[in-house]
Amino acid sequence: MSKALKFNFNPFKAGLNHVLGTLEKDIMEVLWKRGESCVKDILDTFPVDKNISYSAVITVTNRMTKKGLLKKRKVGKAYFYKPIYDREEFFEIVSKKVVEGISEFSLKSAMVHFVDYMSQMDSEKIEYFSKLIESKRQSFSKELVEHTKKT
Amino acid sequence: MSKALKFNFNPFKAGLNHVLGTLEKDIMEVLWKRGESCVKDILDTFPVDKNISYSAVITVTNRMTKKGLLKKRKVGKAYFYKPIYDREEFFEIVSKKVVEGISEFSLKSAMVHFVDYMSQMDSEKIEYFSKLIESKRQSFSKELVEHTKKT
DNA sequence: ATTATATTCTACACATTGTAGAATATGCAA
DNA sequence: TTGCATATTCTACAATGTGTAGAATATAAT
Repeated sequence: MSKALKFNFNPFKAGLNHVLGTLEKDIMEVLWKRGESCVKDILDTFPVDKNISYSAVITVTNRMTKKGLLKKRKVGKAYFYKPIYDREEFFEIVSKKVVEGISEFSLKSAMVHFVDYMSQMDSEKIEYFSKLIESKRQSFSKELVEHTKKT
Repeated sequence: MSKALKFNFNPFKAGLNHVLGTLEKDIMEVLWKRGESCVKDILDTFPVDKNISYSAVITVTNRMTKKGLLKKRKVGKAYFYKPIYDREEFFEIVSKKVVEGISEFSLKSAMVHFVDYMSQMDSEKIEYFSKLIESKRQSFSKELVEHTKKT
């Protein structure tokens, strides 16, 4: 039984570890790379010196299934695990939720720091962003026009 | 001894509970409202039916001090606690860190969902935002000019 | 010095994540 | 059909974070 995806966002970590534990992340990466795999498959991709036990992996994959990250399916004698979301979807879902969360938390601050962050990177980012906004603004106007027509 | 502020961001909660536990949040709110207070002061602001013990409050205030949220200072026989950051600063710090985190996680998705979120609200938000970006863009150009002059 | 009150220490509960040993189930081969 | 190899489940411990509070100890003021 899997529930809806729930997660915390740790701003002090990096990449997938913002959202996943170390072993969880390693497992996710393997499954995204190899597709549906059993515990042994996953374990085999880990460097020997990692010294992770079969039990450790199976416990975590089962927890990830409960958390709504993986689906499990019996194939022969073993269970095979598969991500519910592909890599891109996953990043999308997390980004969406976190952005909504931080916007609800403090929209103005979020806006300011967002722009700050981008401007520290390079001007292309800002260009991309203003284009995004411009297109939104246009669809907005369109809606307004449509709405005006109707009323 | 207090360390640098660390926190997790829970996208599924609301307001300060994105970042603080229930009791932590209540205590923070009291301290922001009343200013520096002792445990008894804090406890007195809680509804009687909350049934929180003196010990519970003191444990949490001390943990918050360790976490870099509060400063403690001995006044007479009791310790008084005070937020290190005022309300606005705190929201700023959290927003900045989360925005940086989610941008590092996936900049494009963050941008897209940010704009989406705003456009669901109202067009004023978008206006404000594009102005922010416009001013950034201008300071960018200025910097370029300055830089060109120097070299 | 006594007393009222504040603090610290300790501890338990629950949740999350990493970790793994022991017991149990299961599928396939002989 | 029985037995072995292997996979799963159960259970458990550690560490961290948060809510909670009782018991023991410290301390200020009278």
